Amino acid sequence: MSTPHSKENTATITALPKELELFQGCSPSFIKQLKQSASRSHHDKGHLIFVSDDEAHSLYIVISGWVKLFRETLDGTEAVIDVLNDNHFFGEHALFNNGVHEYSAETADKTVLLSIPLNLLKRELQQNPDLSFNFLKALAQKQHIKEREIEQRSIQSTAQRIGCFLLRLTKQDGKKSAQIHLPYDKTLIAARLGMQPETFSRALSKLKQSTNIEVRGSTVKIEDVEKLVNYTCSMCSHSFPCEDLEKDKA
Amino acid sequence: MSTPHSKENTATITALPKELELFQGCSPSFIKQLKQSASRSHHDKGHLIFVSDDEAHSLYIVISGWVKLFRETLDGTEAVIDVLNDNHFFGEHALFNNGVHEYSAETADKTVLLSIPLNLLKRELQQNPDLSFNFLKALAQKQHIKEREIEQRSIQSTAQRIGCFLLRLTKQDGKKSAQIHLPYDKTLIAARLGMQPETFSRALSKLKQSTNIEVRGSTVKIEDVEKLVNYTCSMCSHSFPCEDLEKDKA
DNA sequence: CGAGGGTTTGAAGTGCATCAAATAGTGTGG
DNA sequence: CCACACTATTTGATGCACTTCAAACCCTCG
Repeated sequence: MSTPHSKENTATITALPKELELFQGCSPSFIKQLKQSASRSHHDKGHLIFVSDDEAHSLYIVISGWVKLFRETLDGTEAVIDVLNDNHFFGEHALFNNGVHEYSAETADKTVLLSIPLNLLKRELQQNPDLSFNFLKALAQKQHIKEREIEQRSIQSTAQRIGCFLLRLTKQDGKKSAQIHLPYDKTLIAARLGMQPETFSRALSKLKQSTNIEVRGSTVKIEDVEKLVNYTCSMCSHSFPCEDLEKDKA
Repeated sequence: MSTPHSKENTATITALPKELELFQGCSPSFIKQLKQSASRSHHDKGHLIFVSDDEAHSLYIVISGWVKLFRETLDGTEAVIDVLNDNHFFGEHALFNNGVHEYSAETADKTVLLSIPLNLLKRELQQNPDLSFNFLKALAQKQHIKEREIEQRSIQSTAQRIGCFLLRLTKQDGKKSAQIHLPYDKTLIAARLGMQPETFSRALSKLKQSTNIEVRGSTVKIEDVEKLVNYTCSMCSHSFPCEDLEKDKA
């Protein structure tokens, strides 16, 4: 699992990505501490970051790449909880329970991570209402997304779930057609959407027939976005575009 | 939907339930404010508390009874997000988005609610790290539960999901057998577990055959808890008993 | 060029949903 | 306290969606 140049830590980092809403409004002194104690690491695809029940020391922020969060049963069946990219964080559960991870995490592509020591973060959270509020907001948002995920898996068909996934990757520029690039391999997308790779393949074909999309490898051309919306969103409680969700993803 | 004596508000309440971890560590002055501005209301079964996209004014805490949280699609299909009882809160999303509810809420039984004004809460959250931390903890826990829910719905059979539901209602007293009472009607349990009532009924029969349980109305006698655990938890990534989950539920 | 993983396709099976109808259970007014 | 009305629950029959197992294909990368 471990890859050649994993954990190429640089003890200090020069800058936090400025887009990190999570730390907006934090004091300069805390930011300085962060920069001193956070570390960056580079990983190839397939690197196991931690496994469920591991003792947790850091919260991780994805700087670039993709990270798969998952749980697995005794018999090896795997359930993908989420797949994260830039500016998303994970491992935060350990702040509030007894300090162990609740799921496993693995890179799904070449990935750069920022590790932030939990003890530093916890201390600051207990003192700094701004940071806490940022976190609260992020957690509430995550929770909402999970709730929608549950909803989707129970009332949408596999083809509709794929349609929804595609639409969330689509820029909202008012154009009739759009072209997108699947962010990671189809097997992982399938797992992320709670279906088998075979089912994914077949459901995508069905979607092609029904909604005028073209698929070539990992490139998807949506001829008529509205047609896809009609097909996809009829079984969804939200109306398209799904305003608030994953606005910063992909 | 509205029932006779809904909204029997008493402008002030005499005491917050002392079990409310959420407000542990808050200043006496804030608690006093809370008592002045929070209100209690009594509702019969079937009272619609708010609907998705309603403007939100309060966070609600269940004092007694049961509340169903759900979303529905255009065609009327309903997805149950959660069913809450004592000491659980809902409506908190509105603190962090533009102040509208993300789901609908309805009482599933005779229920007493405590309503806490969002603006008061938000102000305090932005000043009081202790309160924020309590909330963070609660949200992280909720998120974890949602993640497990997603896992369960994708890899457990209907009978196993029911078994899991039963086990979570079971007191962990080391006895071989146990007797429990279903907290709300089977149709709602089915919806809560993401299946049809017919499927619930059949899956429960299957469970009876496989694990020596007896069902009479809403009373369930589990002859051999371990047998049920074996049947149920084999497809779960957690080992029984599911330590941290819903420890205070039902 | 060949190896290996990702992806597609085929055939068959299974679990759950759906529709329909019977039965049990609960609260109501008489 | 009983009969009725209405809802909750069960049961049966059938269909469809997704899974599973197997095999072929494709594509990338050494």
